[in-house]
Amino acid sequence: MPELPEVETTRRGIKPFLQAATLQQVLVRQRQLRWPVPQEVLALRQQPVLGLTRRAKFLQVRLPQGELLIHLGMSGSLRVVDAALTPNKHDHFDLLLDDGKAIRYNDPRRFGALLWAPTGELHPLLQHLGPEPLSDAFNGHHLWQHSRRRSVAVKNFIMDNKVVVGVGNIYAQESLFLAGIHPSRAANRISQGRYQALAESIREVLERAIVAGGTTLRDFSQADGQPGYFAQALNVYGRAGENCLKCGTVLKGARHGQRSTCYCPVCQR
DNA sequence: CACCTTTCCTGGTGGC
DNA sequence: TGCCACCAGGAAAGGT
Repeated sequence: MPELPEVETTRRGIKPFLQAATLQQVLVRQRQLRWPVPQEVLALRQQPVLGLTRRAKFLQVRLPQGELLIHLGMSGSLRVVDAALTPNKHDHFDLLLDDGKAIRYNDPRRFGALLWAPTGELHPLLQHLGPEPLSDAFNGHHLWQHSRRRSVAVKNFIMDNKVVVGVGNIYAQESLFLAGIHPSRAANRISQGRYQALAESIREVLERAIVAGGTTLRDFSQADGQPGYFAQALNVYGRAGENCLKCGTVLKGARHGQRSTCYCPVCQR
């Protein structure tokens, strides 16, 4: 499941191949992803690539007239391949480069997307996003300020893209454990000081995960096919019924929304 | 075979 | 009662 660290790992993996390359065209085999691939993308020919950036979990391939937006959804991945290599099942599109290589997108569940935003226009999906968790705009005061009228569980709160982007199920659970905060606690019942600790935990967990190359559970792999190694550093995710690594108490399982949560009933209040 | 995953959207609710 | 902010639930696809 690609979350922010996995998307950032992917970006760093494919950037050397896209940097200063020419995009011959985008070869789309399956137009029906989460949203249909727009016509503008199909019409692209011989475009110089100006850069590869990331906003939230979107990769942005910068071109002269606009940017390609790639979202990996739940099961998407990008790999660098020889363009002549026979595509596998669920290889939905290729960014064909002028050196014979291709950036190939595979996504069995098709919750991902390939979208287009003209230069100077912010895509609607990027319009109401909160700050990047690794930027200066994100801190404890920001969380505290935006939580004053929110009665939702703090776990749901930090997974809300309007509050802060890029915190998915795995990293929300890990951050709350590090900060010692119970995932069910109402967002408006947490002090500014504890939000300071939570913001630092989110930043630390994400940075460590990026260094480790992301978390490989079932299907994530880096652009070169290597798995990420952060799974070995998880404290609570998927460990319900096992012992807390800090105090030994049996970890509890719960649900927030439709997502599973694991936490330590002693360390997290 | 029911379940599990992420995110956006919709329709309903609660508070002022 | 009207409005807005908030929130819970549903949908998509395929592997396990």
